[in-house]
Amino acid sequence: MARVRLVDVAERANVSMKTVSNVVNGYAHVQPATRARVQAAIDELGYKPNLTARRLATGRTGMIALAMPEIDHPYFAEVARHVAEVASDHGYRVIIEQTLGDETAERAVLRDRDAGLVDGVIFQPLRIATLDIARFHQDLPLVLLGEVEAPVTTDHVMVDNVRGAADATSHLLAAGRTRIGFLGLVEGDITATNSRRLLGYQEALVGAGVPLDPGLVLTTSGFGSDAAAVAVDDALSRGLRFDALVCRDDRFAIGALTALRRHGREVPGDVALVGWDDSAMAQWAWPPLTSLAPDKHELARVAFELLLERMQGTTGVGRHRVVPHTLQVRESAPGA
Amino acid sequence: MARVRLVDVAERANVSMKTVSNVVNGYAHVQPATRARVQAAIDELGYKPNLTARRLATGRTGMIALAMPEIDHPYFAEVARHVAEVASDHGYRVIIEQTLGDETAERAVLRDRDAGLVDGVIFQPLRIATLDIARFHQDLPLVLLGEVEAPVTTDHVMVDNVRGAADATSHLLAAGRTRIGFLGLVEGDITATNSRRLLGYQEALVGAGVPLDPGLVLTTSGFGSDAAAVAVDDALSRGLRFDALVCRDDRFAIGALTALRRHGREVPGDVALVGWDDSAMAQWAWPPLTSLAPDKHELARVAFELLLERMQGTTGVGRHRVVPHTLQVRESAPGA
DNA sequence: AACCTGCGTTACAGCGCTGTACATTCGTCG
DNA sequence: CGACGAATGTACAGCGCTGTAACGCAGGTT
Repeated sequence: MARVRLVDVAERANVSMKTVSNVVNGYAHVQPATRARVQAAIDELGYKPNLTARRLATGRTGMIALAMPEIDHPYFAEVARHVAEVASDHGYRVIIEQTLGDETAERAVLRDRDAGLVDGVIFQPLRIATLDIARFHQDLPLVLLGEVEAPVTTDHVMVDNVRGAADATSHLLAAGRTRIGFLGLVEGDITATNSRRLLGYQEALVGAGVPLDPGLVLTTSGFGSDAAAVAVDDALSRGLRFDALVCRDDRFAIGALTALRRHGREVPGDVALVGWDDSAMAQWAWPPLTSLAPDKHELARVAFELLLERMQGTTGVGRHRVVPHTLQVRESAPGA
Repeated sequence: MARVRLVDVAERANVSMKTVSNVVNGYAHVQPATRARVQAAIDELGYKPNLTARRLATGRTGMIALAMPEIDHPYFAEVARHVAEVASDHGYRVIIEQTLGDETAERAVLRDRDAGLVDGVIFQPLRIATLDIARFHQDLPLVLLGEVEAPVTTDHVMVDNVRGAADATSHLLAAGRTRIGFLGLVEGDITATNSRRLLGYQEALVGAGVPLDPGLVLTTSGFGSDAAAVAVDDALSRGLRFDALVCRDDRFAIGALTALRRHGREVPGDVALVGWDDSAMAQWAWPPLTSLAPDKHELARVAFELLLERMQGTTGVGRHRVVPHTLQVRESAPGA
C-alpha cells in the first residue's frame, strides 16, 4: 500500500501540487470549486501530509522537548501534562526527555546533539550549573524551569522559593507551633532550591522573633522519601524535639509521616507537616498534607509562552518570571 | 550563524558528501586516514546531522508514540517511564500523546493523522472498541496495551486480569475474610478490564465454596477515587456489611479508604483492602495498600519488542502476550 | 598480459513538501 | 474600451540527507 503523495492528489484533481498544498494548509485564495475538487481527491485517496517532508521544507518541526529529571515523579508528571496541553493548543507536540538527574544527559539536552529535531526546549536542570548552561547552550530556543542560576541570556520560570517557604513557616507559627524544623537539605545537592527554601524558613522565624536552632535543620542523604524517613528517624532517636516540619517537598513529607508513625507521634497532634508541590500524594496521604502549591498550570503556560516568543525570533536578555503559589491547607497542618 | 551542513564538511575535508555521511553513520569501509580527516572537519565546524533530512531520506523517524489516557496518572507515568527507557536503549525517542479518554483523540491516534511522524505506536485505549481499532488502524505498526479485545491482526500486551483478581481475592480468603466485596464496576464503561477482574473475583469465591452475593459488587459513576468513595459511602450508609474489598485499582482503594475512615471503620481491622497497579500511591497511602502489581517493566519491554519487530517488517496475525503479576502485600490486607 | 575481485570513494537522483517567481484570468475603473 | 491590480494557479528549485550505481585502483589469478 504505497503512500499517497501530494502529487498523486494533484494528478487526480487536475491541479498543481502547490494548489493541493494550499488547500491542505488552508490558504485563503483558492476557488471554492477548486478547493472542493482537491478535497474530494484527498478524501478519495486518503491523503495524509508527510510531516517530515514538510519540516524539511519549512525548517520548522512543530515539536518542543521537555526535559526533566523523572517523568514519573508526580510533580514533574503534572507539569508535563500541563505543558503538553498548552503546547498542543498552539499546534506543538512535546517530546519528553528524561535526564534522571544525570549530568551527561543534561548536557546532551543543551548540546542539541541532533539538530532539527525540535524547535525549542523547556528544561528543568538538576545537576548542571550556570556556567555549563551558558557553555553548552547554542542557538536552540531554551526556557529553564526551577530555581536555577540562569545565565543572563536565558529565559527562566520559577516560584519564589523564599516566599513560599516563609509562607509555609508562617502558617505553622500562626497555628501556634513553636519548634519548627526544616526537612531538609540534601547531601551533595548543588542546586539552589533547598537553600532558598531554607532561607525562607529562617526569615519567617526571625521575622516572628523565634530564635534559629541549627539543630532543627535536618539533612538527608538523597531525594527520596526513604532518605527523609531515615533523617527524621535519626532525629527522633537522638531525642530532638519539634512540633512541626517544613518539608522541601511532598516526598519528604511522606517520609516524615512514616518515621513519625513508627515513633508513635501523631500528625498533626504532636507534629504538623507542610509539604511542597501539592502533588497527588498530598491529597491521598493520611492525613492529607498541607502543601505549598506552585501554580503548575501557570508555570507551564508562562514557560511555553516565553519559548514560543523565542521560537518566533525574539532576542534579547533573559526574562525571569515568577509564578504564583498558594498554601493548600489540609489536615497535616491545619490553620489556627 | 548558519547551520553547518554535510556538504560544508565534505568541502573542508576534500571528500564527497557521501563519505562524510558514511563517517557520521559509522560505516565500516572507510580508510582510517580519511575517517580521521573527516572527523576533524566535523569537529572544527561543529557539524550536527539534521535529523529531519535524514528521516526524509531514510523513511525512518526513530520515534514512537506512546498514547495513554493520562500521563500524570501514577500507573501510566510509570509505564511511560519504562517505555521511554526501553525505547531509548534501542535508539528510539518517545512522543507521549495524551488522549484523556477522549474518543476522538483515541481515533486520531489510530488514524495517524500526520503521516511520517513516528515509526510505530504503543496505545492504551480506554473508550475505543475492537471494531474501531480495526477500522481506523491503517498500516502504522501498533501494539495495544491493556485488556482490549484486540483485532486478530494487532499485537497486544496485558496482564491476566482474571488470574490477578482471583489471586487478590484468594489472598483475602486465606486471611480469613468472609464477606468480600468488589469495587467496582464503572457505569458506562465499555472496556473489558473491569468485567474480567470481576470474573476473577467470582471464580476465586466459587472455588473456595463461598456463595456469590451480587449486593457485594459495587458500581461507581466514574474512574476517579471520588466516585469510588461515594460508592463505598452509599454502601455503608445502606448498611451493607463486608470485611474486605477487592478494588479495581489503587485509586479506587484510596477512595474506599477515605469513605471507610469517614464511617469510622478501621483498615485492615474492620475491612481489608486490595488495590491494583502497585502505583506509587499504594506506598504513600495509610495504611499502605496491598496491591496487585503488574510487572510494568516487563510490560514495557514486551510491548516495545513486539513493536520493534513490526517496525522491522514482521507481518502476520496479532500476538498476544501476558506479562506476570505479583501481589504486593502491605498493611491494608496483611497475610494470614 | 589480460582479467577478475572487492574495497574505498564519488556523482547524482531522489525522499515529499513548500517558497518564490511568474503566468493567467477576471473584475473594475478611468 | 483598454489598462491595471487582485485573485488564482503553475513550474520548479530547493530543504539536507542517504541509497544506488558506477568508477578507479590495488592485489591477486589465470
